[in-house]
Amino acid sequence: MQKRGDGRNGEETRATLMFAALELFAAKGYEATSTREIASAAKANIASIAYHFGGKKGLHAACATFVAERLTSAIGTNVFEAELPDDPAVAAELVEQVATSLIGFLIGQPQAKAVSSFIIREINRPGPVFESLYLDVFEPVHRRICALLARATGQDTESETIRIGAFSLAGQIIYFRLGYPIVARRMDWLEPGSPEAGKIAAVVCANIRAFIETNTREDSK
Amino acid sequence: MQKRGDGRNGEETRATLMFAALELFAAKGYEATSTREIASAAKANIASIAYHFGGKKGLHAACATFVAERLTSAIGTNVFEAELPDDPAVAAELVEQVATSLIGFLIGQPQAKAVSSFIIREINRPGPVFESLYLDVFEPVHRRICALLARATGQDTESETIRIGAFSLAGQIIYFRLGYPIVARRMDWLEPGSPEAGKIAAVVCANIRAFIETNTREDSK
DNA sequence: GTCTATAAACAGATAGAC
DNA sequence: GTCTATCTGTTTATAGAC
Repeated sequence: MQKRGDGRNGEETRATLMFAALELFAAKGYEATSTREIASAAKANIASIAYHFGGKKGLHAACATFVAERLTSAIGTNVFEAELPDDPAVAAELVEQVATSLIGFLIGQPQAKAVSSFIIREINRPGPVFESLYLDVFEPVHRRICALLARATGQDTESETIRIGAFSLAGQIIYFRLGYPIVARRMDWLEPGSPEAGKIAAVVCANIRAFIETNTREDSK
Repeated sequence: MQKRGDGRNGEETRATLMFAALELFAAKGYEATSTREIASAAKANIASIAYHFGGKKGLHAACATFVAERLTSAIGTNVFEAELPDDPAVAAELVEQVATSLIGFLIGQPQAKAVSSFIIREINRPGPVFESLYLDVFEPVHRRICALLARATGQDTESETIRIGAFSLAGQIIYFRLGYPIVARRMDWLEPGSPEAGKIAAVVCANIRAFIETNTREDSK
């Protein structure tokens, strides 16, 4: 018989702790977040963290795994499983599709704020979490965007301009989430949602088309 | 007579504490950084923080003031004091100039990593530090970039496309600093320096020209 | 202006009852 | 699986010697 009044089982407590931890790690950072705070936010006992995750570190690792999965699904798994298209126009369209669905996630889903804050903190924290995020998410995604941009422009897949260009695309997208407190104030927006995501996607997609146009090799037309 | 062996005076201790704190606040976050750590890094006594800054909060505020000044000077004060140019080509050139000098600072100056990490943390921390950074730096800079982009394209200064476009420009620039651990690995770069800054600036400036070209009203030509 | 010593609060982890 | 109680170490701030 459980002591708590509601009918929550072990798996539910585990998930609640994980989401509470993700929010707090994202908002305050790993070291700055106390296990007492997490347990309190999840309405669970402090000792339950040790029971379900082995400790604070284990809870952190569980958050990282969740974030990697969430981000990969937001980008759209179909883009990665499909064959690389031969037609430059189709490749260009796919890049716009990835950008639009990523913006839709970042500026539409309530979880996105925590996911992106968590990630940006880990990028500046060398360690196993960054390592697996890089190998499982960042590098494969960047390589795929490079391949698509290369097809769209006729340039080499690994040319410096293409690789830097893919990062400049990633940068403008992630900024609208990380810098949303600034953007919202300057744009007179409130909470991020579909209308805001649409306006951002329109500008970003125009930038993608402009990048492809100015970087297309003339002799490949 | 001072107890410490070297000839450091009060002002020097104050500055050393401030730089040590900036590095640590940027790397680990405000709450996660202990005053012991700061004092140890600055080779000063723990009690000296209370003496020079009144406490941990005062030290944080001093870091914020320094960061705001450093960022403003990196963008180039001349751009803000000068008159808004009438010629679209001159306005476009000024935007490229701001982008290039900002990239030069972010991907060239050793302090830039700490400055930008400190700032991105404060953007997600509502409070007086964000408030003054927004009013003193972010908003004036964004307004100025909007005004220049508007001149360059012939659009209205406060049109949504211009405002969002200015943010997409800011985003791609700041990303190369915040995401440098990812960029460096994918580009086979080591520490950020002038050659890297030059390559990034070339792509970003091409993006600026492409943005202006695709967003120029035909009837203003 | 710098130092030591210490107070009072807080951290993560764990043992053991239920 | 959840809880209380507690151990051990660390935190910021401060009082007072020099």
